[in-house]
Amino acid sequence: MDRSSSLTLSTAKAPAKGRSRIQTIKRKAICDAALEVFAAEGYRGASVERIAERANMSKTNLLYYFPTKEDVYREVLEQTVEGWLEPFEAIAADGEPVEELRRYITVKLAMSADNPEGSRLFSNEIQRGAPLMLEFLETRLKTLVDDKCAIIRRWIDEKRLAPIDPYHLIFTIWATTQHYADFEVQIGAIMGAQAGKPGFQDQAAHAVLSIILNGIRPKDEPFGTAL
Amino acid sequence: MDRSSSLTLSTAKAPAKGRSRIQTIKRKAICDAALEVFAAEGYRGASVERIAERANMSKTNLLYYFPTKEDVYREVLEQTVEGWLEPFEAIAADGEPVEELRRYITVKLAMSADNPEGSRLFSNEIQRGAPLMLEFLETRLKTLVDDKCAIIRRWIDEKRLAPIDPYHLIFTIWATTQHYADFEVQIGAIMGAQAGKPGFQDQAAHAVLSIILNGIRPKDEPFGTAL
DNA sequence: GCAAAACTTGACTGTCTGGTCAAAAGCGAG
DNA sequence: CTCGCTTTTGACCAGACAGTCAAGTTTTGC
Repeated sequence: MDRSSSLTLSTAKAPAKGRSRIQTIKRKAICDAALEVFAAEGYRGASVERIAERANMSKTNLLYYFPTKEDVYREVLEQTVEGWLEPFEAIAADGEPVEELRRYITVKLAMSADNPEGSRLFSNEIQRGAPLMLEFLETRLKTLVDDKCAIIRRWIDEKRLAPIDPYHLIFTIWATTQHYADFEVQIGAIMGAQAGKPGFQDQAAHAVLSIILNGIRPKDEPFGTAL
Repeated sequence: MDRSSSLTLSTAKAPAKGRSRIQTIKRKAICDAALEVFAAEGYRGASVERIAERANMSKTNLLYYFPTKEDVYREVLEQTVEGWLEPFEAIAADGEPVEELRRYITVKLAMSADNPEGSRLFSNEIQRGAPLMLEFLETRLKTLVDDKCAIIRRWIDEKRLAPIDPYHLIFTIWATTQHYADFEVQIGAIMGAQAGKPGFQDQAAHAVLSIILNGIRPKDEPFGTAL
């Protein structure tokens, strides 16, 4: 297996240089279609033909805009991940700890609800072993997480948060927020029609916030662990 | 796409009837290999050839034991899910609420750590839209979850647990326990060598238990939500 | 020891799919 | 109108892959 070049995902925004009007429109259409198909079928399961079909063009035409299937995949994955970093970066050391985390969790849950396909796309990439994202995870994301963990640790030292390992706290947040997108089908099967109703998202957010925020609120009595 | 017959997964144990000694050995070898390959590559990405290779037999030979790729997949998926139900079923109404949930979370985390491939296999199936499992999810699993939620709700009414929607509590537990298996690569990339060390699993378990259990412990002061 | 049953194999088929190619169709500037 | 560029298309190719088949080999029951 060739170590195909990884995602760009540099901090600087690519200027989307020299695109004709039609290029912009078509590439957008392709990315929209590709997100749906990749999220639903996975990288291997998705065929260029199906993506082209959903974007209302011929396969050959699609391959005129993106030379290979992987190029389409990389583009849409990049766009998705880029959007997720902002709210995480926004966690501010000088804010009220619980409030900062509440905001982050809320935004992340909303993003999962608004764009479950993006969530599934990402999930799929990681589960395949992150062939295109490993470098990004190990460098830029790791640095970012390390920074935020330092902030959280400081909050803990100042007794403004219960003593929870910051890494695992972040993983717990990511786990729950992703779950509502990735396991939509399971949740739907179990909760029936209720899962589709408008209030459902708020209900989920309330429960998740309730559990996690109460779980990390500073306490006088320390948590008696069974370990 | 033909609505292929769904999983068996009835309550009664299949007796594994009339298998010759060699059948038993070979089928086991195939399932072991298939679990690895399906978990790593997904259903579509896995090829019968690769599974056969890893099971040290020819593709044709494998197809002698399981007529189709889907048959292998169904078998190994079934085995995996079956094992997960036990600890969930074991949540007992007459136990101490926090203790019951602590036990369930601990066991589930250990299962994710011991058999991450199974976790990824399941995850993959759900994300594909649960083509083989939807019926199971909507019937047997739904009933089981409804039962446990009734128990949890009773605990809440008795003030032995904070007022959290039981469904979302269960989803939160499932989310976190799965995450450590499904996103192993991401966790490894962020935490580096630390993620592989022996103590890591306990550390993760401690943090998750700490967050969730403190999050659901009964409180006098109600949780002030921002919603 | 031997016939029948169980098991194993390589050669093969039809289908799907990512990607190429060369030719055609639109289209904008002078 | 027309020349040169971008866009679009259908025909085609090579490789992968699930599954078949018929012919072999091994094991088992007697």
